[in-house]
Order: sequence, then structure tokens, then C-alpha cells
Amino acid sequence: MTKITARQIAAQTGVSIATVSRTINNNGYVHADVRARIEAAMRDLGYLPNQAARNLATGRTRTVGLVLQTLHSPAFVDMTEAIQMTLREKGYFLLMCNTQFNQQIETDYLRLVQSGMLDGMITNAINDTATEMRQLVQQNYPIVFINRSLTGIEGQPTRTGFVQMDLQHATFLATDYLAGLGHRRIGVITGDMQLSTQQRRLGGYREALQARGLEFDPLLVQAVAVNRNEATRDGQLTPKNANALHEATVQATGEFLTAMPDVSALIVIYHTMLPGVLQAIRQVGRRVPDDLSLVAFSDFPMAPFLDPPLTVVAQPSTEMGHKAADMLVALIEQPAQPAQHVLLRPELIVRQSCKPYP
Amino acid sequence: MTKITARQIAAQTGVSIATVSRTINNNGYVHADVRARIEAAMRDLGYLPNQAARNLATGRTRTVGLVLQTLHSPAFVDMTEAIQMTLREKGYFLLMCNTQFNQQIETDYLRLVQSGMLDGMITNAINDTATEMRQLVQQNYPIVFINRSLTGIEGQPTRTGFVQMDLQHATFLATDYLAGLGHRRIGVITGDMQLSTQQRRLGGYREALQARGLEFDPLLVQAVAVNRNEATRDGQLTPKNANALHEATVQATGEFLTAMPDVSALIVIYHTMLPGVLQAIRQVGRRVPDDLSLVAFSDFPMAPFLDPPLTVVAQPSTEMGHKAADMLVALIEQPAQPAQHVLLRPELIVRQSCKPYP
DNA sequence: TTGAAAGCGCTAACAC
DNA sequence: GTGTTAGCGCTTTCAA
Repeated sequence: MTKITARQIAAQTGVSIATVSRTINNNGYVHADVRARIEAAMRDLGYLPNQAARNLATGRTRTVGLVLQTLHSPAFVDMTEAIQMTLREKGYFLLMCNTQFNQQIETDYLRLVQSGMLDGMITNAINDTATEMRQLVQQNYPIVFINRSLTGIEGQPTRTGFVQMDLQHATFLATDYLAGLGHRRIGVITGDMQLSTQQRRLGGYREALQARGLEFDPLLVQAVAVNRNEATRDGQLTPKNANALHEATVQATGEFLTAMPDVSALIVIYHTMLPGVLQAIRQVGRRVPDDLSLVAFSDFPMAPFLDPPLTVVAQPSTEMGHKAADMLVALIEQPAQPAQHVLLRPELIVRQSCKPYP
Repeated sequence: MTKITARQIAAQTGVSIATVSRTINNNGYVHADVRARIEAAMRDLGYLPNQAARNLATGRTRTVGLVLQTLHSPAFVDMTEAIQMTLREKGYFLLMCNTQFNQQIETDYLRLVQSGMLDGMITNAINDTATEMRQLVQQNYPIVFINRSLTGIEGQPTRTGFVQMDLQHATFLATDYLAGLGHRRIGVITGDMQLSTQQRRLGGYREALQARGLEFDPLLVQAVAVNRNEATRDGQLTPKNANALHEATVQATGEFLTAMPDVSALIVIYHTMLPGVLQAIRQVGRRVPDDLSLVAFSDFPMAPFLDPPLTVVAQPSTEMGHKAADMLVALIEQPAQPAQHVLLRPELIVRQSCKPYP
């Protein structure tokens, strides 16, 4: 655990510490022979430059944060891996900031950019409308939003980017498909988060209904309460919110299906709620697809092997991850400019969880 | 993006920079009034201490790394979230280091501890037998291994910890359950990694066979080749290895099932291979559980909703994550001592993917 | 092509 | 209780 410093490499090689720095960073002029000797010494002594010192000296950390609510969603896993691989190729590191839907934790993590610990942030933050968020953006810290939007910064030079799946189209695809099968009472299970995206998701639903001449009934939209304030683990050492969300989903969906016996099709907007919905469907004694058609959001490797194989709206998560990482690095390394936007299309993958309405 | 420094807070408040530092860190003596004024100034100016500077001055970063091959395994997701939540409570951050099974990337990430970027590491590194690994351990860098072991360091004071599921018992549970149902030709689908754990996994298999008076046939153990050298994304922007692994699994399993028609039960050791195995089973025209009984490793939320509901050996992933994080923080904050060990028990969750042998 | 020197912004003795 | 001072290990002008 002996720390070798650049000073020792310099002494060993008989050069100045500045020359060592130049060869480490491969900039400035260093004589080939000298460079070779220095590199040999670094190898021999197992020298690795101290990152903390470099960070302080350069004012950069080559580390960015990823603020997500949870990884319990295959789309987030895909995105996270894609982000990390892309960042690695570009010489950046990734700090994981899962919030478990807790807004306080989210805010704390977002601050890390301001504290100089992170060069930037990729996030699908819940409180995207909060003042902290706008402040960050206005202070020109590099931020890329995933499936979020932010009003009031149009045209202003910031270091903000947006990577979005076309959410309205995603919900449209699902709704239109079900309506095309003859379903007239199509339920939606969603979260209660006040997201900037919520209205676009429902927008696609309404758009599809209208196109098919169906009426929008707000009672068909069932929001499941997400606990955003407690995220500490309970005695069981289990993430409390995961369980709470599951229970809340089972209950809300069960009551919904019971209260609305004429609902013949269901769209599940958030993957995290899917197991709860499936359980509730079983509990109320309905069968998919015979008694209820089902479309879920996000594809996942097991979807073809469910009973029945699940029809889903697939999100181009991996591509979104790559784009987000590319975009963030560009924002970090370039001056502020008007916000960048990338919009990707979702895709309906039809399997066997839907049937024509009798 | 104006950077406020402690110096400015000091000037604003009319105290020295040292006093500001004391109130930030809440150590040493600071008069209550002075403290209040400093805190007010910090709040007013939106001051946040620069992390890079603190890291350099203290020689610590309060950041640890998590080196995993992939997040495409629910057990790893559970573990990652648990680790992150525990670390957060203790004031540490988590750097994600996914390797996509690439050994070079793995080694690169492991070095981050030596470069002073990370205070420690939690890992299930593949090359746990490699010299780099032993070197890290011998240099007393805090490392916690998950489901790995390391020989030759017994009794030596190091900063090493081990959190393990009882792998031998896990395989024993699965094998014994299937043998108890009357199966005599029980196949195992595993990876080809030269892991220190592989023999323990197979040990449980052999142990259960022996206890049931069945013979061990090495032909019943099918290893799927894992590509450990390429991890760059391909033109499709898709993690190459994920696809490659999937294809390799489908093919190897398909050939295995065709070559071994008398195999009536299958144990799948790695969750990442499960979709490939399920697909291969379909392709060769076998049906679970009628033509083939199946036990998979790691439980996951969708397991009860597969066709058929899947019998699994569940890993206490969340608890393992908490333990690993607790252990690592202890190793970081305390002097070297003989390695710590935690061994947790797996659990067989019986659903409907197995039937008695006819 | 190289070296000297001044920081980067903070912490931690040590003195008062 | 508080201030002074010397670093932490590197990068980066500026001279030589």
C-alpha cells in the first residue's frame, strides 16, 4: 500500500516532475528516450497517478452520475449498461445514484455535480420540475434527461440534452392495437408521479381512443401510489419501497378490476408494476388473454416465456443509453449551446397476451 | 456556474478558512454563533465543498467500486441496489464497473483502488485467481468478494472480506429435489469460467447424487462458452456479449438436449443463460415440466408468472448486498485483520416446473 | 525539450 | 475557540 508519486518517478529517472506529468498525459514535448525511461520507471514501480490530485488540478473528474429511481426494470438495466460501456470508451466513469423513488435522495445526488464530484449527470429524475433541477440547468451544469422534458429553457444556451422515447406514440401503439382488436373499455395502470411525461403518455391513449371513436373515461386510468419519502431498509433488509409498491399495485389493480368488470383490456405503463398487476389479475380470477387482454411496457428477455407470452411496447433502451452518454460527454467537453434533442421510436411486439374482444 | 469556495465563505463571515472547514466537517470547536453565521453564509451563497479538494487533502474519496460482469441478472440488481442503499447511509458513493465478462476491463477497473480514486471494491471478478487480484489483496486495499474465494491468504492480516451464498448447498438443494422426484439423469447447464466457485457448485451436485446412490456422469454437465475478450458494442448498438452468450446458450443447450435424450431434468446455474435455455427447450420440442423438469438459479419477480411457474434456488441477494457493503466500510475504516467471512443459505422455492420422473 | 513555481480548494497540526 | 501554515499530488503557465 506504499504510494508511489510522480515525484518519486521523477527522482528515479532524474527528470522533473513536470516532465513526468507530460508523459503521463501525453501532451507537450518529451524526448523519446526520456519518455521511455519514465514509462519504464512507472511500470517498474507500479506507479498509478493519483486521481484525486488530478481532479483537483484539472477541475474535472471524468466521472458522471446516473440518477435513476431503480434498476428493477429491464429497460433501466439495458440503459445503464449501455451508458457505462459508452462512457468507458470515452474515458469516463459512472457513479450509480439510485433513489428508490425518494425525492430527498434524488436532490442530494443531483447536487454532486455542483460539488465538483461529477462532471455531469444523466437522469430521469422525478422532481424534474423542481427548483433544484432548473437551478442546475441554469448554472450550465451538463445534464442529459431521459424521458423527461423541461420547459422555459428553449433557445437559451445551456448544457442540457434530452433523450426520449416517443411516449405519446408508445401509448398510442398499445391503445390502438387493443382498440383495433375491438376492445372499448381499455384500462391503464400507471403511477401517480407528477411527471412532465405523464400527460404525453395519456395523450397517446386519448389520441388512439379518439381516432377509433371511443370516449375517454378518466375512471379507466388507475394510478398506483408510489411512496416517495421513505427509502430506508426495514428490518428484513429489503428495500421497503419495492415491497410497498408491489403491494400497492396488487391492491389498486385488484380493486380496479373488481370495480370495472367491463374493462376487457389493460395497459401497464411501468414495468415495475407488472408483477403486481399479474398477481392481481390472478387473484380476481381473470385469465389472460381470455378474460383480459394485456399490453405491458418494456420488453424483457423472459417476456416470450410468460404465461401467456407477453405483448409489449419495446423501448430502445440500449440505444437511448448510448445516445445519452454520447450527448453528455459532448455537453461536458463543449461550451453551452441550445439544448439537444433525440427522439426514438418505440415498437409494438405482438405475442399472445391479447385477444379480439368477443 | 460560479464556484464558491471556503475562502469566500470565510471572507463573508469574517472568520478564517479553518473555522469554515471545522463547521463543514463538524469537528473541532466552533462557537455556536460563529457556526450559525457560517452556515447561513453557506446557505445564502449556495456553497458546496469541493469534493476533489477534500479527497486530495484527506486521502479518501468515500467512493467504492462495484465490479460485476453484468446487471442482466436479478440477483445482481438486488445486490447492487442493496449495496448502494447501505453505502449511502454510511456516506459512501458507488462507482459502477460492469465488465461484460471482459477480463481486460475488469483489471482496469480493479486498478482504480490503487489510483486513489476508490477507497475499496466489492466484486465478483472472474479473474479472481489472477495475479492482479492477489496483488491488490496483498497491498491491503479493502476488497470484498462476492461468491468468490481466494486461497493463500488465510490468517494473514489483510483488508479482505468474503460474502458468499453456500453454493455447494444451492446445487445440492436443486439436485436433491430432482433426484427425490425420481430423476436419474439430471443435466447441468453452466458457464465455462474457471471460477474458484465452479467446483463447489459441482460439489453440491455430486454430493446429492451420491447421497441418492446415483452416478456422476461428466457428460451431463454442459458448459456454455462465455466470450471474455470482446465487449465493444456492435453496429446494432447492442452489447455484443449479451447476444453472443444468448446464442451460445441456445445452441449448446439444444445440442445437449438432443444428444442426451434420457436427460429428464435440468439445472440452470446462471440466470443469464435462462432465456437461452428456455428457447432451446422450445426449439427441440420438449415441454416443461412434462418432458423435462427445470430448476433455475436466482428467483425473480416474473418467475411465478412464467409458463410454467418456475422452481428456483433463491439467493439472498439483498442481504448479501447489505453485508458486503457493511463489511467493506468496516474494512476501509479499520486496520487490516484476518479476512472476514459471511456465508448465507440459499432456499429452494418450489413452483411448477418439475414433475416426478415417470 | 525541460524545469521552477504557483496554484487547485481543502484538511489538519500546531500555536495562540 | 480560532487563526496560521504547511501540505495532499498533480497540472500548467512561463522561462530558460
